[in-house]
Order: sequence, then C-alpha cells, then structure tokens
Amino acid sequence: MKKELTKIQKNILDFLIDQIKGKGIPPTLADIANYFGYSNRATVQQHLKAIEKKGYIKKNPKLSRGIELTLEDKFFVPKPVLGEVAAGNPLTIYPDAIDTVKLPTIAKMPQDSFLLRVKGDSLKDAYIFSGDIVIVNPNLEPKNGQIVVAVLDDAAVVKRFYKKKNEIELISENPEYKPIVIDKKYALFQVVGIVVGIYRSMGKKEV
Amino acid sequence: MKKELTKIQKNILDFLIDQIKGKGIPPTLADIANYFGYSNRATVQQHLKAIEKKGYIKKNPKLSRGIELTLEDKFFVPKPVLGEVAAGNPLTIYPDAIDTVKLPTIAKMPQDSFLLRVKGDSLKDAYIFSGDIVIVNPNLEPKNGQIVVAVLDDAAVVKRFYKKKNEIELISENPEYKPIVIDKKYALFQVVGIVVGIYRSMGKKEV
DNA sequence: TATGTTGCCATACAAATGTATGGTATTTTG
DNA sequence: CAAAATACCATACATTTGTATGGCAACATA
Repeated sequence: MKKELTKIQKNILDFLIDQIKGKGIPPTLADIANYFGYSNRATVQQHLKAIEKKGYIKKNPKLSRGIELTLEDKFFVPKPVLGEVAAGNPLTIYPDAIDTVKLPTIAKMPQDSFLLRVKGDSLKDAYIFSGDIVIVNPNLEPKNGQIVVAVLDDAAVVKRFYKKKNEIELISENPEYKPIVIDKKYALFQVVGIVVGIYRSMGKKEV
Repeated sequence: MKKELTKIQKNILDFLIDQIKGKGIPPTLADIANYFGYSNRATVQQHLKAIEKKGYIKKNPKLSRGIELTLEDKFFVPKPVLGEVAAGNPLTIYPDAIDTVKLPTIAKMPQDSFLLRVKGDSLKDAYIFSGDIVIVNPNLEPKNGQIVVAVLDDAAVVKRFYKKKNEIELISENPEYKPIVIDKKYALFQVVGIVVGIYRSMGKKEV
C-alpha cells in the first residue's frame, strides 16, 4: 500500500516524529530546513509533499505547523529505557539505553523524564511488577512518602522517600528489606528523580 | 507570589492548558480569539500579556504558537474519567465523566482515547488493580489476545478478546468467570476500544 | 475627582509561514 | 535512450501570525 520512503524522506519523517511526539509541537518548514541545512523552505516543502503522497503524513493546508502523522502505529513511539532497577537489589543505571520500549502516544514524556524498567518482584507490594516501566521525573522535589529513584554509592534504588531532620530515610515496600538511613551530607547520595507513574503496555505478555 | 487571574484570564488559561496538553499544540492568537468569539487578535494578545505578567505562561516572542505553560503543577493535567469497569461485574459506562484524574504530562492522550477507572480486583490476575486507570483507544482494530472494552447489552466489560470463525470469545483473566461467546452478528455487542495501557499515579494511595 | 485596571475594538505593520513556479543536476526506471 | 523521480536551489506571493498603537467604555480605588 504505502510506498517506500527514500533515505532523506525517512530522515525527515523521523525528525517529524521526534518533534511532534517528543517536543510536542510540529516544526515549521523553516525549522526543518534549518535542521537539515537547507537554505530553502521549498526543498522541505517538496519533501513533505512527497512524504504526504506516500501516505505517511497529512498536511493541514495554510495552517502553521499543520503536519499530522498518519502512521498506522502512530500510537506507539519508541522511547529509550535507560536501565533497570529493583527495590531490593540495586542495579547500576547504564549510561546508554539498554532497550527501547514502544510507548503509546499517551506517554508523551515531560521533556527530560526518563524510563526505567522494573526487574524482579521486590516492588510487588506497591503493585509494580517485573517488566513494568516506571516514569521518572527528575525535575520535581521529592516529598515524603513518594517513591523516588536514588543513586547511592553508584547504584540505583527505588524506594519510598522520607525526609527527617538530619537524615533521609529510604523505605522499601517489601518488609524483607530494611530501611536505609542516609545522612543528609553524605556526598554519594542523590535523588535522581521521582516516580510519577508507571506504565504497562498491553498486548504482549513479557513477564 | 502569583497574582490572581480574572475570570476571563482563567478561562483563557484553561483553554491554553486544554489545547497544549490535550491537543498537543499551542493555539495561535487567532485560534483563541475565534474560540472566545473575539473579532480581534489584539484582545487575546493583551490577555496573554496580562496572564504572562502574572506568571502563568511564558511567551516565545515572534514564534508562532510560542506559548509555554509555567504552572508549578504543569506535570499534571486533569482528564475526565468516563466510568468504571470491572472484569467480572459489568458496569455501565456513564455518558458524563464521573471523576477527574490528574494525569501527568506523560499522559498526553491520543485524540479520542478515554480513561476508565478499574474497580475491584477481578483483573488482578492481569496485574491491574482497583484504582488503576486503563487507557482505552477506540481507533484500533482488536486483535486476538488483546484486552478490550466491550459493550454487551448496555453494560461494559473488560476482557481478553479472541476472534473465532463466526463468533467472538471474551475471556476473563480471572478463572472464576466463564468465557463469554457472542455471535458475530449479535447487534447488542460492540467493541468499544482496546486497552492500550494502564497508568497508575503515584503519590496518593487510593486503593 | 483622578487614576488605574479590565475588557474589547480597529488599524497598521513586520516577520513568519506556507505555497506556487521555474530552474538545474543526478539517479532510477521502463 | 527517454521519461520519471529525486534532490536541491532561487524567487515571488498571499496568508498567517505576532506585535504595536490608539481609542472607548465600565468599573474599582485612592
């Protein structure tokens, strides 16, 4: 049905997806031209026309930023998963993505939030299961009782956060693991972000 | 810190939030003017200036649709929950929203997806719990094995979908409930949508 | 009373934006 | 080979869009 895209067209489409899904707002022709180094909007214009002709996008004529995606799987956008975490046995967060998860469009991430895949069932008492994706927002101040991702001695832990006078307590959902108490001044401790939610993709059972 | 907004300014801000978070793209001045029935963009212009002055938005000058939200709780957007469902005991989907859930920005919904709150633990074998929000997408074709929301005799059920030759089988996660078999021609049956994912907000324990 | 805020309109203008048209060169395809 | 598609550029033009300025009315406030 749909014709093949050329390499450049594919690149532009990727850019469109990235902008629309990632940044939230479709780019202008000038944006695209600028990104790809074109000195001219008309070039972009024709590429878009070609892409539209092949059925991958739809243009809202005369409207600024009026580019819509018509991808069949437009509800799913690949997002990098930065690592795996478990409440009990801290795992290192890898600098690069270890995997990619297809997130539905609902999962438009706040700018610099990131995803971690939960491994093991040590969070099951918080109803989070192996394979679930936790959404971590690094831009929020942790409040008592919230579940946070923290780095302690170069390892990541996911625990419930409680701020005391001079120390911070990290409590595991699972009673098997004892609370961790950290002095506020301890340098090798840092709250990476707050778990704002969990997402679980349906369809494939990959537990 | 932030000054109070007037009624009209509040309305405009609500519209901005609705568009940006809901539709995904900030409106133009003309859009806003049109929505509120203003014959003039300058009116909107001044309202935006007032709202910006009070610190609720930030404008990217000279850029089309360059309105940013600066809300403290900008990561949370109210979304209507259309009803409640349980796998075992079908509940009616109410025409109006029964509740509103604060969804984080990650939960930018695909255009006409809707939310249902899960009640009861009859889906617990699918790791879905009471209080979880299921995201239902009405625009996808159901495939075998997917969890769907279906209307059967005016009641909603959430079950796993299997298409047979002449009939459709709806299988409950919970072995207590027997599979439902529906003839394909049965008029009072319709698949409302597919559960594309579940979302659970952290922070408040409201189970 | 004077002053300021709010709410709306009209007009004007510059920049941004989308679009149309034509040109050139390369590659692909029948 | 000829025709079509691709890839890029330049120029021109009409709208869209954001912005600035001024005017008018209602209202609260000092």
